[in-house]
Amino acid sequence: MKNKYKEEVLVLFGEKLKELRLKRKLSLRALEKECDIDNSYISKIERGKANIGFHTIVELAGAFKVHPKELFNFEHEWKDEAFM
Amino acid sequence: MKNKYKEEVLVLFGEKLKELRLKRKLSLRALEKECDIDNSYISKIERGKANIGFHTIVELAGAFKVHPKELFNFEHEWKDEAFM
DNA sequence: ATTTATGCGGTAAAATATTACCGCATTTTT
DNA sequence: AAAAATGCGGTAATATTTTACCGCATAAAT
Repeated sequence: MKNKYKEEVLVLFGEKLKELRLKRKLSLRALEKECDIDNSYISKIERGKANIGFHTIVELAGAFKVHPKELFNFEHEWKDEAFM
Repeated sequence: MKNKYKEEVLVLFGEKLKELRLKRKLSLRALEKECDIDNSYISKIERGKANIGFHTIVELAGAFKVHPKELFNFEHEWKDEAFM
């Protein structure tokens, strides 16, 4: 699959993360304290600039006490282009 | 959060991956061809032995043409212990 | 007006994931 | 019985993430 598409999904993931953070009225630095992830790194994740690892995903979900799948709760469909 | 819990989630993820692979009657080597991930690495993922990155998750979902959240479609609840 | 908070860009070092192999024991197919 | 396929363990080299910082421009609060 093309990297372009992976990065699109990363952006959707980041938007969902930001949505959750704002819903709880947390700043990046406030969230940092909840999950021990540097605020500038969280910022990169929210903008889809970091190809984060599984542990990081779980850590973020844990900070919000939600199931990790909640962070993937966005619209997305595979297109043929993704593989060409 | 404790690493132990992240690894538990990793195991659940791996089981779900294996479930999807078997449902489609694919061997590790057959799946390898669909997603360009080495079969022995897939094997580690299925057993929860690899803290995989986001790109890898998306690549695997793409091989099955499912939404990435499908790979997180397992039962899981946060326990207080996870943070102590 | 001053102070404080916020998002974000950059960075060097350390830790870790990923690749691309090999081989082996066991199961499945022919 | 022989051949082929399968799951899996190991490994060295490479690529990448992650950490732990700094500072700055702007926004918000006092």
